[in-house]
Order: sequence, then structure tokens, then C-alpha cells
Amino acid sequence: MRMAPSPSGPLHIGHSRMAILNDEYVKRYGGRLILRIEDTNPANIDPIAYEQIPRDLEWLGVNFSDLVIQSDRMEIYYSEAKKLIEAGHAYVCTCVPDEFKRLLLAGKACPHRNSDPKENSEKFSRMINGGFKQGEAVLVIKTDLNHPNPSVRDWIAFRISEAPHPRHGVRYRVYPMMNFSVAVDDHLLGLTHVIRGKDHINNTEKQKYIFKYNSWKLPEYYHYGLVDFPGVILKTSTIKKGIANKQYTGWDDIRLGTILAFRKRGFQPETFRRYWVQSGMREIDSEFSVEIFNSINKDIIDGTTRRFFFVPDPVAVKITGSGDLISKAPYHPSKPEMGYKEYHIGRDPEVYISGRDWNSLADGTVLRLKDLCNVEKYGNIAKFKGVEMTDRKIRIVQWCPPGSGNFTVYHPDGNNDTGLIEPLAASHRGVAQLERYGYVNIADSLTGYFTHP
RNA sequence: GCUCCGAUGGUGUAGUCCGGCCAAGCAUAUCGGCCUUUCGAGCCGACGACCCGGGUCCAAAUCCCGGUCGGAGCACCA
Repeated sequence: MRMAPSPSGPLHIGHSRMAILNDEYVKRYGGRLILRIEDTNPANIDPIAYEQIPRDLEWLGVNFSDLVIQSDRMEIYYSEAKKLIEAGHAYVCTCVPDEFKRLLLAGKACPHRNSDPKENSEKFSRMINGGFKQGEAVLVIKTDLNHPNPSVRDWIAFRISEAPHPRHGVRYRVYPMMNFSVAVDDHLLGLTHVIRGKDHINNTEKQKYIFKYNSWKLPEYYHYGLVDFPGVILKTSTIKKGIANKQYTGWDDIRLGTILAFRKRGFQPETFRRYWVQSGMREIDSEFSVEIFNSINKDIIDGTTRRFFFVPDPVAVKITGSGDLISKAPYHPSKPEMGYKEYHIGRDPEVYISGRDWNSLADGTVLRLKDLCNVEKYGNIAKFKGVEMTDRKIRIVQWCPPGSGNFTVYHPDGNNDTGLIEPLAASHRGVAQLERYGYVNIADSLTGYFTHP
């Protein structure tokens, strides 16, 4: 099995399906999993990817047994190409690109198609040695000029790219196209099964010619359907542009669909795995369900997540007529073993309640400050009405004690909420449930990232 | 346009290869109820689907044909 991302940037949630499906297959049935970085287009490489892709995979719990970098295997591709040229299965074409296309669409041979292997070998060497400029010559694999799908007809295997390569600089100028290097590597690395997206079905057709010409054994191919991620920003070029012009803070900006962003929001690796395993390998296209993804994550974290109070849009409220007030509550309502939080806030304290609650209540309404006491609202005064829970039907709200710090929660839709957070939460790190608000990854005493409701 | 692929409730899926045990399972969402000092979690219940039309067959979500809709690819990206 193998995963073959292009190193145009860190992995995003779309890649995670490919990685997890392959990994899951190996975990269940045995075998090896190769991470093959496909960096054969020097113009579209972000060096950060060489480091970050393995890190993303590690975080996802995907264990690969080998790491292969295609640009380190150029000599192999060259020698495989020469073999095909000598066998008469490939030729160097120096037509202008438009002419080449026109002929193929018409199902006609280009004038170079029948040149003899010797001449082609020589021209290919000239390509490698700099005898042609970018765009002047390509190596083409002969297939079938009458193939019903025009894109499968004689396809390009190598082209010249003068862009410097982040790993090799200007050492190479002739790079294999994905269909060539993929076919060669899939065979040479001993691949028995290939799982990849349905968008590669046509590529599989093309790659089969390489296997046929070499009499190589074909792997089993599986193509899963495409997933639409509504509203999720995945496109590498968009992200890069956004980072460059400061619209995004980086690859881990929580508005993005990168693995880094989900991680920052407090999603668990296991969530990705469960989601993609549940989605299966059907060839049907589908829409990513944030709802289900969130629900899986909640299921995983709810039982171990501490509860805290966050008060967005706070208003100060003076409690009158109370004795010394003490609030003591478990960090998790059904897990007392997780410990308790406790505040001693004295007599007639000033506390903070969300304006969203307080302002929606009429004077004279009795409400309960959770784990503290009942009060009756009068303007900005809360008349103390006892600490005992007497009526379960009244509104129960979260509140913050004196001394609570400012806190901002950033949401993936770009909005944020500011307010106060209770002192014990400000020193907590990681995902917590902010009661009646949602799950939030507390990054520091001032900042949290919204996970999901 | 051409080539290929697909179609199960709001959403994600199981079942389709080898027709009957599918008057269609699960999850999520929604709605009720219970429980709970969170609008969280848990428990119970309800709602809700085999794209359409033909055919084969004792029997079709499952096989065949036609249609419709949707998707992918279409050449110096991976």
C-alpha cells in the first residue's frame, strides 16, 4: 500500500481519507505502507511539506514503514524511460504543444511517432543534457491513437522544467509526469494494492500501458468517490495566497481545512479515523458531514473533558442579601473522580453573567447561578434567594466570580466571542467544555479555539 | 461534446458481486418523554429512504434495457 501526496503544502482533511484508508487496510490485513512524496513538478512544491506531511501523518496515527521521495529517484525514471524508448514504446516529440494536441484529438500520429528508437534515445539524452529548452520537447508514451478517451491517447511521460527544485536545484531539467513515475514506482516498490480517489481512474488507464509494455503484474486498484467539503478551505493555492497577504495567520489558521487547523481546534486523531472508516470505499461521491464529524469527536472527548464557565458579553451583577458564598462543583458532572473546582466569593459579591442571559430576563425573574445560588433579577441587582435547589424549572446559567480574566474564543467561521472565563479555566490547557457554550480548546489564559457545540 | 463512473430517509452509510432471512440495519440530525444544578452526556420513543419507466423471475434495493439526474477526467498538475 502507499500514500502519494504531492508536497504542495501540509495535509488537509481531504488527504486524511487517503491516508487513513490505506493505513486501516494495512492494520487489518498486514503489509507495508509506503509514504511516497511526489515532487516531480518543481514549480509546485512547498518545502515545508517534506517536514509537515510526516508530522501530520504521525499525528493522525498513520504509521508508514518507508519514506520514498520521487525526486531522489530520477535516474531510475530515466533508465526506465530509455528501456521503453529502445523497445519502441516511446518517442520524443518536438511539435509545438497545440499541434500535438490537435493531432491527437484527430487520432492522427505526430510526425515524430515513427522515428526510430536510436534517434529517440539520442533526443532524450539531449533533453536531459540541455539541448532543448522548456516546452520544446517531450517524451511521449505510445498507446492507441484511436482510444475512445482522447486523454489516454499517446500521453506525455517527461517534460522539461527549468524551475529550480527545492531539493536538487538545477541538477535536473527533465521531470517525469505523474503517470510515468507513479507506474514505475508502483511496480518497483512492489505495490499490491492501490487505494486512491476516483479522479485517478483515467490515470489508472494510462498507467496500465507502462505495466503492459514491461509485462509487470498490475496491482489491485480501488477508487473511492469524491468528497465535497462545503465551505471548507482546502485549496493550497488559496491558502498560500491568504497566508502571504496576512488574511490567514498560517497553515494552522482555524478557518482552514488543514489537519493543523483541526488539531488546533482540539479535534482528536481518532475522529478522522472513525469518520473515514465509516464512509467506506464506495465509488459514490458524497458530501462531508460536519455534523457527523463533530458528533464523533464529541463522543470521544465528552467523557474526559472538564467543565468550566465562560461568560460571553458579560454584565456585572451585584448580589445582595447573601451570606458568605461558596461554589463547589465537580469538573465533570458524572465523574467525581476528576476532582472539584471551588470558589469562595464572600458576602454580597459582584459576579458576571452573560448579557445574552441577563438581558433576556424580565425584572422579578428568579434564576439560578449554577452551583452557587438562586437570585431574583432587579436591574443590575441580583437579590439573593437561597442556595438550595428548590425549583428545577427555572433558568440555570453560568457565571464568573470576581477576578475572572478576559477571554476570547475564535470560531472557524471567522467570528469570535469575547468575555470572561473563570480563573481555574484560565490555567487549564486543552479542550474543555464551556458550559452552555460549547467545546473549546484553551490555548492560553486569554485565547480559545472553538471545537464544536 | 467525448470517455468513464455513480444514484438507499435532511446528512453519512449497511445491504447490491452470489435475487428470497430487507414490509430495508446503523449513525447523525429533528421532535417528544425520562434523567440531570449545562441548551453537554445518558436512557426511551417517534419521524423519515431503495431516482423514474419497462423487462426477467414464484420472488428484485439487488439482474437486464431505456430514461433522468449527479460526478470525475479530457493531455507538458498531482
